[in-house]
Amino acid sequence: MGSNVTLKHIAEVLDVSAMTVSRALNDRDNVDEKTKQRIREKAKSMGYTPNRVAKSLVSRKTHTIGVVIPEITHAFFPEVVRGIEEVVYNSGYQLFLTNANEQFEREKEAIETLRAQRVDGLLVSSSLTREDYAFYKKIIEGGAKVVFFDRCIENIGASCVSVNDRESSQKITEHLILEHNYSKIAHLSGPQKVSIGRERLQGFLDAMNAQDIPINKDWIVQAGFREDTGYEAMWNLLQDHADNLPEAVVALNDPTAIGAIDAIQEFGLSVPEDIAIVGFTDDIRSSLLDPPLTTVHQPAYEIGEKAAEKLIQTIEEEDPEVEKIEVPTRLQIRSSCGCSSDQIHTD
Amino acid sequence: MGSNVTLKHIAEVLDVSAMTVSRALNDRDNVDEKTKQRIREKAKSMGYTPNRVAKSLVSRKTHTIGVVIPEITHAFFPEVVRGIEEVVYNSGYQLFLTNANEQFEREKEAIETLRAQRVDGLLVSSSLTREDYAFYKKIIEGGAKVVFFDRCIENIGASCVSVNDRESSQKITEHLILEHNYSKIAHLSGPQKVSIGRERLQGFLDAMNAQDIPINKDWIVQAGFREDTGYEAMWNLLQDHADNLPEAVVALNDPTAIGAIDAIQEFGLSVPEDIAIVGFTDDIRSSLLDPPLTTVHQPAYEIGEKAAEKLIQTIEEEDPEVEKIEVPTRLQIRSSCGCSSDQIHTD
DNA sequence: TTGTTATATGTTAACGATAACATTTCTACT
DNA sequence: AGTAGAAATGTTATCGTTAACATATAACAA
Repeated sequence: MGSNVTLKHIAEVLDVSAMTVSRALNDRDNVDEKTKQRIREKAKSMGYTPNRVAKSLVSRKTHTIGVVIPEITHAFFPEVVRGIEEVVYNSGYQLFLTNANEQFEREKEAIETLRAQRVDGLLVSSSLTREDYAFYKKIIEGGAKVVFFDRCIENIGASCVSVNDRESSQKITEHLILEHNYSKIAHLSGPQKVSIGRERLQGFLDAMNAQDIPINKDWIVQAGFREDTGYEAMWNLLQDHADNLPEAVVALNDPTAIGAIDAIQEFGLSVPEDIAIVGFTDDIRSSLLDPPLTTVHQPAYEIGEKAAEKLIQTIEEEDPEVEKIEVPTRLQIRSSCGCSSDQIHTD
Repeated sequence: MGSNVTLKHIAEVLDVSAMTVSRALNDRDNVDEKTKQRIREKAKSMGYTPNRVAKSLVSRKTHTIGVVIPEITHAFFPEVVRGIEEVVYNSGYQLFLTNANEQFEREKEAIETLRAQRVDGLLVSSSLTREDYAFYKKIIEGGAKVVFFDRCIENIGASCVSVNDRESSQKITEHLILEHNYSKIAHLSGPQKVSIGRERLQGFLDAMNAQDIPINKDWIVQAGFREDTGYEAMWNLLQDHADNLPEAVVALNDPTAIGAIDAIQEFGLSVPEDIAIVGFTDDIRSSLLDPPLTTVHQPAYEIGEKAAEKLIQTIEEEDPEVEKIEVPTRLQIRSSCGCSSDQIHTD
């Protein structure tokens, strides 16, 4: 792959030194204009493609960025990747994409490979589900340029781009409490070792506490990140507490909410009449559900852009600031929370 | 990025030659077991990561594959990428992902960069919309390993993985004709320079001809690939031919169909009562639409797997066969075609 | 003409790893 | 002890490009 023509070949044919060819093709000064012309033409006709591998070995830059995401099917991530792509492309970098499939082992391996590949920087949304920050700590201390997005690992010297999960989660919970007067509210939560799992649970609790609503621990259940795990968690909740069901459910993300809606309907109850439900993400499907899902709209594309910009800055600047960047969300009110379509508003 | 420890550093510390270190870390024979141990330990404690850039320069292999897709938001492609990822990961390769955004210029640039990067092979679904095969012809003749998927460019020496677009399109059109007795059928087609655009139109025509149904050229309109272009094309059709509307529409893919449904409903007509519609893809949203969309289910994940397998074979084998691989589709009957939910069956 | 700058080009070494060949150090056996 | 042969280690050159330094040619002034 790549052409097999090298500087040397061109040099031999034209009877000049490889260095002159290099200079000519990089349009440096100190090369006779006629020589340049000759070299450029010959390079083109011979189908020369510069070998970036060799160039990288010398320059110690690969103009390459590694992206690690935990899921590629959850529509949120492709949209983030689109944002990243756009920025990165315009800055002359290439993307290595790796999908860790929610497995931290795989994430670690991917990162090792990416580093061996000498990527200039890493954009990661971690699948980490236990408190094993040592891995990241080590590579960041070793000088790796890392920016986390969505699922952040904080206080280890890397910047992070995400939404304000805690506040957003509080807001949507308060919508349930203040607009609909629900007080029996459940939470389908994420793994507590993942930042969004923690933060969104905290936001839920903040809302409950702020409104002085007692918290029923039986109604706070671990539900993973996907449709199937959401379905299962909701189904168990319905089974185990059939005598005392919540009026509303706050799901940690839309796929989970989608699974939960299935479970509720299959259980013979209806949404939102028997149980209202809200999500978090604003998945591409959410407006199409029956009922349409009330959720927190997360600007995925923008998260990608911001993360990529921050990473490139981190790579290129002398002494980059470590930042926690928050991009604003908005409530996307639809009808799964109990709002009728004419009272729908956004906040 | 990457550690800055090299073989040489380790060698100096241990007072052996770099070669011995190389041999030890690659677990070659002819290195004393004790020395190996010493070297491995030191390498670990110094945080050594082999520099693949240097390795690649010597071996002329990067263990890297470039993927070029035309859209990343159309859910079909992330799913294909997941299939690719799985295969590629298990074979020890890494993925470079590039999104060409339906722009051929961008696709070309991406491929140039990827080749300069010396990827071992290329997986591409082309955004090509004019007859400019010269570009691919040249690089394939130059020895590049390329496998096309979904949107193929044929007869230029590269393998290709896709569904049987023509036959599938014919089948779903015949469903409209034979099961529902529609004869006034429109087609929202794709660019004719893209293989799927041509093939799916052909399949539509095959069905019409096979059933002896006259074709109304006004009802065959170019509709791009996306929701917005589908909406626009359908809207224009409705406006321009309000006096003589089709009873059914065959859209070249689901996003187009989704846009078209919006247009029809906004126009004040209902689906499928006034106009029935079918798509092609089986997008993640299609079962959630109102009405749920009848479509051709395309096994995206499998297409990805097959394409990746074929590429790796093409890279690694001596004298790889150029193949056209077709993966089977199935009709996914839902109700947008006029089937009532109890008569839904698959074929 | 001679010397002095520019300008154009060439040479060498380096990036980090490894293949190919060369050398040293063991082991084992007469 | 002496030596063949295996085992362990070292040296050199290479992959393709470029930085840093060196040299050759041209252009110009005195």
